[in-house]
Amino acid sequence: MATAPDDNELIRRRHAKLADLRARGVDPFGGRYPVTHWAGRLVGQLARATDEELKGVGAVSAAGRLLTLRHHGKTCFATLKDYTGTIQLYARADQLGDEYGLFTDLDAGDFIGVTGELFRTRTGELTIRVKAFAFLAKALRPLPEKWHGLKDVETRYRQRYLDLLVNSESRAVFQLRSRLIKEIREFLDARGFLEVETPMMQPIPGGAAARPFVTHHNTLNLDLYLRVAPELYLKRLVVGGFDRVYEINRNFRNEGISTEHNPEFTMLEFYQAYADYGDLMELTETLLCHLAQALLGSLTFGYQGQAVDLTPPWRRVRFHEGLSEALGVVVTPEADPWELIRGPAGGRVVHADPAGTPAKHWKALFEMLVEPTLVQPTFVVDFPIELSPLARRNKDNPALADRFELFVAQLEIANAYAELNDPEEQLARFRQQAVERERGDEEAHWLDRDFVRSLEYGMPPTAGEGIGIDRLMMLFADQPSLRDVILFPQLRHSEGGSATRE
RNA sequence: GAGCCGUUAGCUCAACUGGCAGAGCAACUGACUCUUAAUCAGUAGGUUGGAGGUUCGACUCCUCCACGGCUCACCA
Repeated sequence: MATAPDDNELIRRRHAKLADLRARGVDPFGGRYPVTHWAGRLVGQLARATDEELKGVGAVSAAGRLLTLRHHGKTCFATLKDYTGTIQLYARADQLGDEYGLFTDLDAGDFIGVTGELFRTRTGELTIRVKAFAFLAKALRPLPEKWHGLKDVETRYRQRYLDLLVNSESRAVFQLRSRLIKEIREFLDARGFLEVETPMMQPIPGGAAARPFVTHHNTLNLDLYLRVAPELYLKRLVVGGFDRVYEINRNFRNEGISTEHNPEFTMLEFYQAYADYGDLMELTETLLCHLAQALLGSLTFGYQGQAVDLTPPWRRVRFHEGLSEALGVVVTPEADPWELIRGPAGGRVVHADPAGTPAKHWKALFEMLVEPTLVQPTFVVDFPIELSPLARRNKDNPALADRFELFVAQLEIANAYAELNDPEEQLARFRQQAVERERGDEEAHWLDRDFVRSLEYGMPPTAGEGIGIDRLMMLFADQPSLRDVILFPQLRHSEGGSATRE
């Protein structure tokens, strides 16, 4: 870990410079600066302006961070960066007089405000001729190198501000993320969905098979759990008459960390009354195609060297069909998954637990044998009912649930099903989960009696879906790790890092 | 939680089977009134992630620890 020690020479020199500025009556941390123009916008808008037109603009004021300075004796060029881009500054001793010494004393990283007139240099670059400038914030630590940038992934994650500061590709990823979420909201709002917020702290963590984080409310003297999913609350809202609801928010699962898992992750979850999972497949196709067009301008793009094509309609494969193809034998929902693991799978399903439930075995088979083959967008439909304790049972085959998962580039992007709205069956399924919990499955669903009671008041037939925003971002931003699309991914505490308490 | 790989100057990286720890950028001093990875001359900068061990001698070999990356387990 490359945290700069506080006593290195570069930092000491800058502290000395700071003290010197103060001794000369200059406030290195100035206040408000009246900005009339933004750097990147100016450069963009005046790309083709003539000298006469530049003169016509008159005085401009800009503010931002100095990235580099190029000294030439009695002149100095510098690059000023704000959130719209960069513009070049040109300072001359004969124009700034005594102030010129202060200007050349500036360091890369300092924030300043400048006022001056625009001109174009011999090489055609739009530049502000500095007439006056103000110190806005002194940088006491040196910036990472201007040419190679900041490569160390650990520093990029721990000190994301540095990453964003020097790596424009990283900035682009998070700007894209913001646009992605905005597009999703507009898409759903336009279709009559209501955005809601449901509890992150829940007395009974429900809606997903996962281990929760525990916390404690002192005044209530009550243990609460960070939610693993908003599902049961969103369905209560459907009972309450909000026929189309969605929430974009964090879920928390107390499990391992990997390139595809962060303890907190952002999920879009939405519910549509009177629809089934077939409707949601269509909606999902439309949504992702819209997002790809809006963000990337195309339905085809590369993910980590693989060509992905979102052109609909997407392939649909039944859960057991997928396994049949992978195993080369006919697999039916009635088959014994453990026999398949021991027989046809021929050792390809490693770490399978003989004492595990059929649900776990089905899941293991699918994850090991089918998921790695799903590069082009594929809906896997008709999951074993045991894997889906909140989903509606298939009318034609009671061993299956009306459920699909969407895979793109081997990433599980979405999970959806027709919701179980029969309170008696829901109660029975919860009880089955309780049995599995008794047997030691810490991820089994908890019995939520109030949720069952809400179903007893009647919930219209409803289809619901969850889309992992972080994984979707990996796909659209062509990033190999979730940590590259989460601003502050979870890492171990490090000495001297941001986790240190003082 | 397990295995493998990594951690060298502020940043990006070198250093052969164990033999004086280097470069570029950044910094500092000086020169330079249209440069843009500015240029030129010079200077300084290191407990080689930490603690032990082997050795005449350790960035290099061994043990332990910390952190990270990848793979696996778990999971979405």
